[in-house]
Amino acid sequence: MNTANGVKAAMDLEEETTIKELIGKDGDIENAIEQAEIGLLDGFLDFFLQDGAAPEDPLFHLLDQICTEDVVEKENDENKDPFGNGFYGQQPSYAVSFGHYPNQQADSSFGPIRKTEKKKKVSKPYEIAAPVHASVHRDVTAPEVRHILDFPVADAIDTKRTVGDVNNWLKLNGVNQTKFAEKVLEKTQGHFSVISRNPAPWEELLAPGRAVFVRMYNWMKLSDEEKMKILNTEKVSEKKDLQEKKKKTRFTFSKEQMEVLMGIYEVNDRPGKELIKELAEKFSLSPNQIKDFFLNRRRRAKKSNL
DNA sequence: TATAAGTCAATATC
DNA sequence: GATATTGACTTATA
Repeated sequence: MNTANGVKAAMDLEEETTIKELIGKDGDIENAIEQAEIGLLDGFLDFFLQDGAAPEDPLFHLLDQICTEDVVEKENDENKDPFGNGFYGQQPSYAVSFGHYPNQQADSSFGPIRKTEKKKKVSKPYEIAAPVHASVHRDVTAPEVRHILDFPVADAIDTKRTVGDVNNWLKLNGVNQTKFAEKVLEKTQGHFSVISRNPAPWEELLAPGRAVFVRMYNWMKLSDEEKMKILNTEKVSEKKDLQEKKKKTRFTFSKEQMEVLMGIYEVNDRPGKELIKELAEKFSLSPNQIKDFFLNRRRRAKKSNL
């Protein structure tokens, strides 16, 4: 035996030993290999789902083939290229998992909107029936849900329309704000109520504000079955520290205080330090309380005038 | 550092 | 019971 063969034999022996260790003495080698292949495929899919692949990439076509085997192809006139991206009625291959859609492809949804970028005209974005994929047949984990709902969008979202669509869906399906806010947005009912009544335009929102609308937008892209699945997902963590939290009472300005503050606000919505201090002393409150009153007033007045 | 925006969560209102 | 309002806190921005 020459050196090269010797090395190979040693490597083979080591590999065999490792496999045996992995599957045990009476283990099923074929099954182990199959599991390993599944693992590899998962990694393969992750590459496309998370990092993306260019259509000219040869692997793209390979993945396309693999994925389309599971897709029921249904083409009719209404369904021809609904995304306007050349996929003609079916999702691109990187959209195999529970709701990734082509017009959501972007580096980030939170970066500035490029001025040179031509806005795509997205008509009837939610009327396209979202295919139900394999993952809907099993339990969806919280990280998977986040991955789906936080998937970046390529274009500016029409916040008013998105919120309107969400509200219609909730009404139609008898789902209340609390459930939707907590399960889908991971926000409070009150917060959802505020933003859904008066959604700020996309351009005015900062990253965290946009993230909420990205979730709503992605949510609307899912099939009803997928939506219900997420809504009915049990939340495992949290809650217990909520019970430990001391309940604090919320201060409310008295009628008299409110009259004075509103009177000032009408003529000057930005009182200076001195006036704030004076008001705080008059009402035996902290300057921050007065400052917050004017801050909240200004912000909410601005919103309701939109 | 001041202000704006995002948010929570108590509680008022429907 | 569900939704709307709002005081106060946190984080981002100018």
